[in-house]
Amino acid sequence: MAKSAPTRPARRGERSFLDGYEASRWPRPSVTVDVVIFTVVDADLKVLLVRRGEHPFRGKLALPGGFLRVGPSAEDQGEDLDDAAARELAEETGLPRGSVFLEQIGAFGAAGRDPRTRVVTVAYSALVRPTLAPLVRAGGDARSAGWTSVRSVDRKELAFDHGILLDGALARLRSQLESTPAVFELVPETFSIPELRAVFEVVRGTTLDAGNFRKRVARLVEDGILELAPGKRVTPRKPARVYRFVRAPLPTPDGVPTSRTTPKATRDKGKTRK
Amino acid sequence: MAKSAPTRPARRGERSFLDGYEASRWPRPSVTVDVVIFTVVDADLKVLLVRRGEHPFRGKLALPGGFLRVGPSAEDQGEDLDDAAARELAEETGLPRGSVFLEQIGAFGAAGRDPRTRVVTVAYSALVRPTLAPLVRAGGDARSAGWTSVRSVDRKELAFDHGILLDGALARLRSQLESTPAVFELVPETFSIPELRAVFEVVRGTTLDAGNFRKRVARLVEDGILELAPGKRVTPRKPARVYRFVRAPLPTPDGVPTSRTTPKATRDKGKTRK
DNA sequence: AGAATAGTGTCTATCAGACACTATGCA
DNA sequence: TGCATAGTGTCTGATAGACACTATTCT
Repeated sequence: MAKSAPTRPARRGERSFLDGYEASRWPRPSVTVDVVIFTVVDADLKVLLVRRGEHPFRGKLALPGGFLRVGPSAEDQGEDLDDAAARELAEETGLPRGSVFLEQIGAFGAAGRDPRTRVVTVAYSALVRPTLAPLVRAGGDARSAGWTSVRSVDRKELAFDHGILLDGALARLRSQLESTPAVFELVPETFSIPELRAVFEVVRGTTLDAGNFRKRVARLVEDGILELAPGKRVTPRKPARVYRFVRAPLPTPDGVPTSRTTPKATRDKGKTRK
Repeated sequence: MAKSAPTRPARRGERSFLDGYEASRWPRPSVTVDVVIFTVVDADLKVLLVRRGEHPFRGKLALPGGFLRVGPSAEDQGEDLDDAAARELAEETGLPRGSVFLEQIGAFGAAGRDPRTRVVTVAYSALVRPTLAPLVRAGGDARSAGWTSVRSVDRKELAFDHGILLDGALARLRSQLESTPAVFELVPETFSIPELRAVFEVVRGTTLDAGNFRKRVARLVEDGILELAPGKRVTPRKPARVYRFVRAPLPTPDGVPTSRTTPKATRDKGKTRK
């Protein structure tokens, strides 16, 4: 049973078919977009939660989200799914669009997940730089919104199935940590190696050997993924050199920015430095 | 703007709120489920496509799929998203449920992707064992359904945005190849090492060194992921030993069957075999 | 000067890629 | 007996983990 379900046994041209198409013959679900917004502050992984002001789950914590805006006609179909997520993100954080990494996690559509009516939600994950995190105002049309330590979130106490969405986004984040440049969205534009390591540690939930991690970063620099940035990180102790992520590294065959799964043929051992 | 969008400024109990909830005040999208069904036959990666018998895109090739069945009330909300995908898969292939690996890829919801009305689709990926592939009858409620070589599919000629869904599923399959046991759904229950290598090669689109691949499989055997199965593969040439995937290997801390990302502390060098 | 943190080097085990080689069973 | 394919072994370079060590700069 393919796409053509709700229709008469049409034997007409496509034009007249579309004109005669009766949209709402079968019940449709509502579609919402929910955003799991992460940041790292004080070496702790945080997620943005809002307190619901209305039923259902009134008073409970929930992920920011809202209904997909659907247009009234075949010509005006409303906003793209990704645009809806970007809109929610902007509304909820007050941060300018494009300043935050946003990516779809998947759809969650178990029957009964919303007691009101059938709702399918599409979950997104967003990564906010720690430098931007304090700028997030407490919710646009806001109930008290706030950064909450992911460790301390009681999944079962979240509204709807948001505990599942949170864990899904977290799993995605963890797997991306090792294989994509997504992490660099969770550090300031320039960052020291220990700072970057702290982010890795808090996302993975384990500690990492400082020396080995340094070697890893050194390779990224050699490969042009990272570069040394001017200045040093001012700390109460010894200052550290800072690095920055090199944007749009090299247009790969596919156009997909790869994060060097392929090791360089032979890594140059020629140490330019000293 | 969280979940509570379509409602009056309720100040009532949850019960009366739900009773008074008017479902269809805002336009809702249709939700469909499309399934990218892969198999490997004759050392070639195939996808199951159907030819559309109705508008829109009548006569074009498309992925099997259909509308999510939504119930009429808050109490009866219809089928789960995953159930809808399993239903479509069963309808379209005639294969018994549970015999095929099925997994969600993600939601695709650009406005205008269906000319009839707003449709958000949730894409799934399915892996059919080559032994089952010939049993797939040509479409349940069928237009001519058939296995099509993925290489030869003209993405732009597929209905809707199905070219994008196909590539999305393919990308997922490729990334899973190296890191999850999903591949074992694309070989017969028992398989020789060269057979398994052929599947890897066709999915990756590159050749693999036979010797190195062998070492890799040997490690999987040592780690109990695979085991030697009785019998040999009959071929016109030298017969090969066959292996099988060990189901439910070891209940991991999370309950998620991991495919040894973690190398064994120290691999036993004690060769039992001679 | 002392202490804390940044940064370096070394040793070992794992693993992929390249490639030369042996073993086996059918025509 | 020849040969295609199954299967083994070896060398090299990349990398992670463990850990000892040096360097710098603030107090």
